[in-house]
Parts: sequence; structure tokens; C-alpha cells
Amino acid sequence: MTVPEYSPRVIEPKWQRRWSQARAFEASNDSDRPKFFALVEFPYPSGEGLHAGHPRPYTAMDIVARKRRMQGYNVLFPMGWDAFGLPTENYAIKHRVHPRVVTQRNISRFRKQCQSIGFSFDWTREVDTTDPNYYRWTQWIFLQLYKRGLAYKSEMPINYCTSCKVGLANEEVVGGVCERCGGEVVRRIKKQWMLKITAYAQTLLDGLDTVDFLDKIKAQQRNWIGRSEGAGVDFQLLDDTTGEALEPLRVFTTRPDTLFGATYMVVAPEHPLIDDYANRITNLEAVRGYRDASSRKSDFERTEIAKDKTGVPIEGVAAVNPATGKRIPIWASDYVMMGYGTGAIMAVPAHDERDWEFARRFDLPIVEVVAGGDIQSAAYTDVEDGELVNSGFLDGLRVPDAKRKITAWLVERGLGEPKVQYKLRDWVFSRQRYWGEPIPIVDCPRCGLVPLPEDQLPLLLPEADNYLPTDTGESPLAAMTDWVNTTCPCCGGPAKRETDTMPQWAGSSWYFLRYMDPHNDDEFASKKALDYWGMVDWYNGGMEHTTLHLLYSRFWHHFLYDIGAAPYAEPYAKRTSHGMILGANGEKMSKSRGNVVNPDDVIAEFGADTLRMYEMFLGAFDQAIPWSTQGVAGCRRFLDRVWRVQQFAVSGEGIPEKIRAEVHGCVKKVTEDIERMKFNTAIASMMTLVNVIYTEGVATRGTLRTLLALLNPFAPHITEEIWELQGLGEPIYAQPWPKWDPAALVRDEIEIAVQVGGKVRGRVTLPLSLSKDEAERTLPDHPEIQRLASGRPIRKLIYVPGKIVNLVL
RNA sequence: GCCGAAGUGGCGGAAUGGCAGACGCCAGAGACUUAAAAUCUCUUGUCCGACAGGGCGUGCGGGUUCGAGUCCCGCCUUCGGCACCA
Repeated sequence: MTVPEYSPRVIEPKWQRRWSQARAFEASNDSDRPKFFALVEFPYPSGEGLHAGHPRPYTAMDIVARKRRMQGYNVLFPMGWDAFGLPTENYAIKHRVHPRVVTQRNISRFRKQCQSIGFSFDWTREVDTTDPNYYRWTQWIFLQLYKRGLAYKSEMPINYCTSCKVGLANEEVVGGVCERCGGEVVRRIKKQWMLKITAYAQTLLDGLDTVDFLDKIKAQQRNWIGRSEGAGVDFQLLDDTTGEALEPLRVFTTRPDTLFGATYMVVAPEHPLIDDYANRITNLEAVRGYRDASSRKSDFERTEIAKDKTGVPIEGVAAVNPATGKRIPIWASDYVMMGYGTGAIMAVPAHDERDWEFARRFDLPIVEVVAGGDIQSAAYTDVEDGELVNSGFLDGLRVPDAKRKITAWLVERGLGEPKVQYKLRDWVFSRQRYWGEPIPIVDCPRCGLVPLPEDQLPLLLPEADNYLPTDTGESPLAAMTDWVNTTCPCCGGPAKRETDTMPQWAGSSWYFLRYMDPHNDDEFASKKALDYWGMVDWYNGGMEHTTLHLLYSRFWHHFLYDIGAAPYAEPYAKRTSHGMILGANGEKMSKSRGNVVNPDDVIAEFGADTLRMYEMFLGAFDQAIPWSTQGVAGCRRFLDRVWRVQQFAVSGEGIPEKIRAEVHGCVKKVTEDIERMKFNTAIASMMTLVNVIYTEGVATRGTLRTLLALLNPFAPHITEEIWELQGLGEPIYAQPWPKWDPAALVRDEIEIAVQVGGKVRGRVTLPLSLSKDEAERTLPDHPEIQRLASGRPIRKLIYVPGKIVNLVL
């Protein structure tokens, strides 16, 4: 039979229209079928449009979603736009367009591109974080956090990007520079909105045990939360001149067992103790000078020169080691950070590398309290099971026992207690920028900070002519006095609005919930919708969001659960992640490197199905892979071959006996590989099947049905078109997923490799029913085995049924 | 330094402890064609060999096993994350 030409340019738009007209991929909030919520990270609609990296995770989850629909699920597979953010604002400033206009334009382009790739998103549920009907609920959640004390304003040193002119969360500072622009980051003291994510540190840690995330994702989150167990210990302070007792100084230590070895203390340069005891510190100028010098260092400088310890003694105030009763000095040094623990430490130079270096540098005493090391040449830190010495009542104990005993001893005397410490810090939640959600708080001179009543939401961003960032570090909103000046919702008097906006992470912290009920004007989502959709069944996204978006959104969701607004504590049942697509030169795709691949060009030249196939075929899904144009051509070639399978079409619903095992094996492989995200081997198996069909030169309708159904989630347009051309019935999206028959995979006889001493030397054909015992009894007489043994005695014969024969001679 | 991932042909990559290199790319040969492209068929880890066959081969060194790319111990390299976290 002659086959018409394969023309993606024609058939792809055709099927995209059909799906849309048939509402083939719209999810129902009311269905008897089991539900399945598949989620991909919604993109930031940048001015550049989609690049080749975007379709990788989208195609992967599209495959899963399409397969689930065929398996009979009511699938929710939505898409939206995380559209607030700096690049849009910067672009708008540069080109003098309103960010809203830029955003709309970018979204249109992204939507069109996504549609041209044939993703089966439910477009009736599209969300846009910059839409007031959306950010109204972002603001609402913020108010709930505020009302429960989890949003607070605090004057604290923040990371400030000198180039973006904006404060950053710890998570946004990478290697001491701004994650976004690479600009220098310095510390600035500023009043900031903070979210108390630390209150959820343990919850977020425990929650990980209940979900199916890749181990490396769990590990990275655990690391970031950074739980460590130890003790809080109070050290009595004294006026070193008069001997007068002062307030005790609290430290956190993971090694309370080494208390007898604490020969001095160190506080962070910013520690309040310096100002509190200003009149007792006899070298105040030197101490303050040191503090000022370290505050001028950027984070980058601090880490660059990390190893050279600096510091200054705080004279006039001393501490008492509670175990030895000895008076010990207090130093200030920037190797101790204000942001972790209490900003003060007890230094045990014998058993901590940093303390050891510092003690060496400033000639402070080093006292060994755990035996086994050579503390003259290095700190002895490898002490899992060491024995305590020079430690009074702890002498002779092993480290774990000593920890228990000293902690109990401290508790008894009211000098300390067991303590768990986390590295996780509270989330800096304000940005001094225009293009973000306004924070719905009013500052009243009489009533203080007053939350906006919920019925006044959304608090709209004001229209503005000028939204340039200011050099003073104030938000551009601060200059819009008509908007800023308002009345207090509490007393009705004059008051000012909060002028900072929320970070980009706000809108993305709950967007998946909005998909469940996107047009609801009364709630962020109805209880019914939340109950019906429940947890996201499968969420795929980038590793780079593990400690940002993924952690933040888990935090918000736990909070919503705690206030009864969400039915489950954890939002995502399963989380996987994809590798990046690199440029052909193996480097990250970027405009500046000139190695960006635009999916539009690939679609124009090869078609969307080829793009999808290639992105899935190029390698292991979780690994970074460079783009290869030749590889793309190979995938197009495969689809051409699939198209021409039509030339072998013959009637008959059955599958020919000769290729039956092959077909069923392929069904099994593809079905299982999609679940394991082994898309490349699933495709390889379909390629093999097509090769077999070519060799046989026969494709019954039954064979064709199976092949097209399996391939449909990967290459939906071409498969639908062939299906229609061959008159195979209702479109594939409405067809059931193929099943394999295990019986078809079983053969009577099997060819088995024979090893001699572990090396393959020959092969024998054996009945599959042959048992291990029987084989090991009878095989030594087999002529082929005899030949391979070539007269030498067979000491042992191992038969693994269906796998291998191994001779030991 | 700590945590995580990886190291296999010319290339991208396959392989529940059981025939290493599936599938694809590149390259080569043949068929078709006046010719080329496209297509179809075949070859293609490496060394020796005309073939049969054999030697060597999964970053390095050991080990466990009848059998190791896969498991264990010790290293090296690359990539990602964290990093003076007490």
C-alpha cells in the first residue's frame, strides 16, 4: 500500500485542535474514576521564551499523565505561570513598559509554545501568580501566618545584593554571591518581614519519612535543615576586675562531654554582650573596632579568608567553667556566627579543629580531655568511643556515657539542658521591589502593625509610572504616597502601608492547591476540591529547588494543615527530579554562551513529536545531558519508520505468532519503564519492535494498535494520525492502555550461555522446565558440555535456571 | 572538609550478581538510482588471525563469589550541594 507523506507541520496543529475541541484532557472534580494529580513546576515566563530544557520534565510528566488517562484515571495535569519576579521588572524598567504588559506578553508566548509541543495540560485551570484573583489568596495565607505569629518583622542583618538592590534569603545566596545576577552580597541591617520556618524544622524533617522522594532529595533537605543534638550550657560571667557576678552566658555544644576541656569562650563580633557590658570592657575600642571591621566584610570575603583566624580578647569580663570552676577568658571572633546557636561557644581546643587553630594563634591553653590523640600537633576529633581524662567525675567514661552523665549533672544544677539545634534559619520574606505581591499590613502610629481585614483582599499593586529601585534600599512602592498613605483598619486614623513586597517564592508555595479549584472566589480552594484531589501524586522538578521552593511549599502546606485549611500535612506524595539539558558544548545553556536551543526551531524542522522523543531518548532522565542535533535527526528517522509501518498493514486483529513475544515484551517494558522514568529504554524497546516488524514485513491491525498505543504518550500526534488513517476507531487518548500476556513471554526452550570458570565459551539449548537439580545431574553428559570440558574433569557445575551454566574444571 | 551523584566503544548511553556494549548517533559496505539524496539490508569495542578461534577489555589497587560494570575495603578523577554550623 502507498503511504501518504508524514507531515508534522500539518498533523500536529490538527490534533492539538481536536484535543482541545474534544476537551480530552480536562480533569473533573467529580468522577468515579480514581484520581491522579501529576504536577510539573510551573515556569517563570521569561522574555526569552521556552528553551530546550523546559520540555524535558514537561514531556516526562505528560507521558505519565497520558498513560494514566489510558489506564482509567481522572488525571489532573495543570500548568500555570510563576510570573512575579525581577527579570520582568528589570526588562520593564529598561524598555519603559509596565511589568503587567510584559508578563502578559511572555505568558502568551509560553502558552503557545507549550501548546505547540502537544502537552496534555488542562488549560481551563491555568493559574497566574500575578493575577489579583490569585495573589489575593497568597496574601490571605500570609495573613494567617501573621495572625499565628509565624510572620514577624525583625531588624536583622540580611543579605543584600548590591546589583539587584534587594534583600535575599539565605537560600538565594550561592557561594557568597547573588544566585540570580552573581552580584556582590553584603550584610545590611534592615527591618525585614520574616517567616518562622524554623518553627517547622522538626516537622519538615519528620515529614520526609512519610513521603516518597528520591533519596538524594531527602538527604539534601535533611542537610539543609541541619539538625544536631547537644546541650545548652550556662557559663557564669564575672566582672574580671571586681569579681562581681554578671548574667550567665549560654552556649550550644554538641560535645558537652568535653566541658572540662573548655579553656576559653568565643562570641560572635555582633554579640549583644559587647554593648551590654560596654562599661566593664576595658579594651572596648579594640573590641568595637574588630566588630566594625568584620561587619564590613562581605560574606564572600568572610569565606575566602576562612582559615586565618582573627579575634580580639574581651578584657574586663571573664567566664567560669562550670565543671572546673576556673576563670576563663572571653574572646570575640568572626569564626563564631551570630546566626547559629546562641552566637557564643565554649572553646575546647583539644578536640575541635577551629578552636585548636585559634588557641594556637593566640596562645591559649589546650587541655586534653579525651585520650588517644596527639593534641600538640592537631585537634583530636575522631573520638566516637574515646575515654575521658582530666575530667573529674567523668574520667574513665566513654564519650557517649560522658555526654549523658554531664548533661544530667548540668540539669541537676540548673546549668544547662539537652538541646537540639537546627541550621535552618527563618525565611527573609520581604523584597524592596515593585513586581511582587504587596504585603497586606498597615503600620499605624497608634495601633502598630495591623493586618488588613480579609475582606479588603486583594490588596492591589498600585499603578505606577516609575518603579525603579531606590538607592536607599527602600521599595519603589514607598514613593507612591497616594497608595502608601491610608487609614488604619483598626482605629481609622492615618497610617502607612507596608511597602515591601513578597519574594517570588510566595506564589509558588501553594499554586498546586489552586489548580484543584482555580475559579473559586470564596476560598483558595473548596474543601470538597481539596479532599477530592488530596496530595499531589507525582511531582517532578529541578534539584535546584530542593532547598528553596520544595522546602518552602512544604512549610506552607504543613501550616495550612495545622490551621485546618488542608486535609493532609505533606503536599507531595512523590517527588522526582530531572537533569538539566546542556548546550551542545556541554555547558549550561545561556544566552551569553550562545548555545541556547529554541524548541520552536526544532519543531519547525522536525516536528513536536521528534522533539519529545529526542528529549526522552537522549539519556538517563535524572542526568545532565548535552544537546545533539544529530541525535534529533535519529529520532525523526525513527518516527518516519513508524509512519511507514503502514506499508506493511494487513487485516487481522491478532498478533502473528512469530512476533507475539516481541510485542508483549515491549508492552511490559514500556509499561514498567515509564513508572521508573526510564524513558530512554522504553523508546529503545519500541525501536526494536519496529525493527522486528520491518524484518517480518507484516503489521496486523492488532500489532499496529499495540505499537501506536504504547508510543502515543511519547509521540501523541503521529500515533493519532496513523490510528485515524488506518481506521482503528476512537482516538487513542480514549483507548485503554495495552496489557501484556505473561504466557506470551514464556518459551519452551531457551538458549543458555555456558561459562567455563566464569568466561562464556559456548551455548546449549535447554527446555525451560529443566530444574536446577536435574540439570546439574544430567548436563555433564551433554555433548556440548563435554566438548567445552575437553576431557578435563568437571569439578562442579552450576545451573541457574533460564540464565547460565558455569563449569568449574 | 562534609553530603549527594557519576566514571562503560569514536559519541549519547544499555545491563534484578548470570552472554558487557541493548537502542540510537557517527563511520564503512551492498541494494535501489543515469546520478545524488532519501530508503532498505549488512558490518562496526580492541588486539592477533584469511577463517575457525583466541588474548585483552566497564577510572585505579585489593577482596568476596562458581561467576563482579553491579557487592565489600582502600584510592583517583569529574560534576552538583553545603561549608569556620560549635
